[in-house]
Amino acid sequence: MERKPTVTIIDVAQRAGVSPGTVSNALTGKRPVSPETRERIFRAITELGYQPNLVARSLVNRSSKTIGVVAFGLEFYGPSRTLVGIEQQAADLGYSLLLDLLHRPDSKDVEAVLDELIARRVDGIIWAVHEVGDNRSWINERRLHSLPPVIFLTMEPRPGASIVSTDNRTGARLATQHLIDIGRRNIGIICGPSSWWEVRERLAGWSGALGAAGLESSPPLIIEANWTARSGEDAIKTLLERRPNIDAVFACNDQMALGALRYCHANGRRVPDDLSIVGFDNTPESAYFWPALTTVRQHLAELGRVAVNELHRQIERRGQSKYPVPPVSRVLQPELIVRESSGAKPE
Amino acid sequence: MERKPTVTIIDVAQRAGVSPGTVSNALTGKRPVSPETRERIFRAITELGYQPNLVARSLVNRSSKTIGVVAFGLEFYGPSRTLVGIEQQAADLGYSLLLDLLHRPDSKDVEAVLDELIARRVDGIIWAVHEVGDNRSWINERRLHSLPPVIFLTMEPRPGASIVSTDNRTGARLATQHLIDIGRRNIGIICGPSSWWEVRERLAGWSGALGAAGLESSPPLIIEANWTARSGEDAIKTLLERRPNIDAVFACNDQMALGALRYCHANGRRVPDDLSIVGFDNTPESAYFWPALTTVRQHLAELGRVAVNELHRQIERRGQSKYPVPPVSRVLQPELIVRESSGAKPE
DNA sequence: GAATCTGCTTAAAACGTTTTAAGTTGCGTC
DNA sequence: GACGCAACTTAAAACGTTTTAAGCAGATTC
Repeated sequence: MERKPTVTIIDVAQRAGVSPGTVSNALTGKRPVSPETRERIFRAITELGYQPNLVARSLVNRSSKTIGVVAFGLEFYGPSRTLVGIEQQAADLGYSLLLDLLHRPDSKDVEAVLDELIARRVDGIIWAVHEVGDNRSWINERRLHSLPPVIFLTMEPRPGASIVSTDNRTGARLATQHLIDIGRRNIGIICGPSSWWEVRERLAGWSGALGAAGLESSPPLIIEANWTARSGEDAIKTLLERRPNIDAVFACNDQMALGALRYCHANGRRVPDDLSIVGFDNTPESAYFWPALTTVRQHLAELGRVAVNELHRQIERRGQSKYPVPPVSRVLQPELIVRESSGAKPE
Repeated sequence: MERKPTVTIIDVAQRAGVSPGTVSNALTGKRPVSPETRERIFRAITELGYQPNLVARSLVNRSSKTIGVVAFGLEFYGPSRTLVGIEQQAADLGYSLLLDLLHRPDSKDVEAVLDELIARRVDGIIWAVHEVGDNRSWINERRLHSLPPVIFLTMEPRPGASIVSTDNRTGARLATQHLIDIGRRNIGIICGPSSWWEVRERLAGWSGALGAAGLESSPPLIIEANWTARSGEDAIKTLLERRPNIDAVFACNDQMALGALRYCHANGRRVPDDLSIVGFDNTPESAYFWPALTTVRQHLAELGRVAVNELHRQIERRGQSKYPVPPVSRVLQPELIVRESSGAKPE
């Protein structure tokens, strides 16, 4: 097994007639190097085709300029969009991304994933797994203290944890209020699995808006589905069987709204004339559903960018002071996108 | 700036009363360690809360057990699905993923990205950026030789390059043949940007099938769009204005097919009675379009898994022999999914 | 009972950087 | 002409592992 000799900073130093330390200074710019030396060094670098070794640098710096991202459900629009935002901001700030996927949101492999991130000495972690069931039970002050800074996406506030999330409750309230405003009075909701925190928040937003308007928000108007279009189709069927007089449905994502639309087409319910439908997420396709879907827009990429910025801030500050960085929370506001499926006149 | 002393393999060794080398042996299992010693070592590890440092290990091993993934368009279904496949297989084989995103498929930052991957000493690279324009012009034997093994996704065969891709031409032929089989005779195509290699392949498949059946495949039947639903809507409009007698359209992805469906709804063209529509990709939503979309399924996650397997093979082999590993190509076959929008009886 | 073998164990030398503390210049001051 | 200073440079010591080559028991062989 032959090995082509790698060219190191030492070779460069020799060729340029200086010491390795000086080459390092020229490369990192952390200390001044005279123009002539600098010039000689860079000539040597190109002549030798030197490629710096970030692994070695990480070892001595004890920092890898890497952010670990733990995510779930990347094949869906929301998570993948957020990941794009994370990557953009990370790249802008000079970090690389180490990606770890959980295969179930309530996976028990959490410890293994954390150990790997620690072993690789990531500078910080973005936890982009939705809060489902007790999949956050591992979080406690002691465990967090043993980790680099962590930013959690979309989770219930918890002492000691930094969180960035969308205001799901407000989003659902906007959607529901819109339905009320256009005159709907019997408004059902198709939820995702109630083990998801986001779902409980949206449910609260829905019932809050209804309650404030003096309208009913009882269990028969609520049905749980599993985020897929298929489950949305089944759900609206059940809902309409239970309450044939329902005149509007708020679906907790666009896919389920699509399933609901399909059910209505197949069963002669006109949307929006007989029934208004509103979704959540504003997937790019939703504007081209038939009818075009009224929905709630989350700023997904922004969510990722904000998380990285906050993480960066915490990484820097932890390096400077020995006191723990106080956690912060940021909440992003969603907005209502009115299209055809709700029946309002598009302005 | 205080520094909590990190516990190293040396501390473990001291506590267990052995040398660091032995601890390493116990940890990696590369050399035998007697049961008693082993036991003592692991006790010391848990007592001290030792966490191995993969950075140091990478430095001496000259291998980081990391795969660099360069991707584009993660917010779309295809790329993100493929990434999931990549991650799964990589995790199974013990690799971590370093993710780099290009913000445009024809980005010129290629060299910077490659330099970073080299600097971080990834063991291999998966190039998951679609072939667009001349964005692969950097590929040549000399450059490839200076890199760790690379697997390219979805690109035109090139000497010296290992490639994994879907057989786009066959996919388009399947779709078109299906339209012919159900009696359509004037079949248009909505392409993505013709700078994309995949698009040219699909176009070739479409015209091949038509030619074989003695049907027309002239330029007026071809229109270029940009993958979005909106562009699909515009495209079919133009197509129908040019050729009002068109009775079928093959759209190069499901989003554009959705736009086409919407146009038909809005303009009183019945699908599939007046016009058949077929898409490409089999996005999860496509089964819930109205009417449900006939489409071509790509095995996207499988694509990613196959790529990682092949990359792994090449990494291993390069380590063993000094001769360059011969490149290989793998082509995955897509399949036709018949639903309602084409008008065939679902079997 | 010497020689050989087997199975662990170890000291020391990498791996490729950065950083620390100690020079070394040359230059202006008093 | 000694001194202090500014501006670079440098030798050597980390950083936390793995690996190499040698060493050391005890068992086996002749």
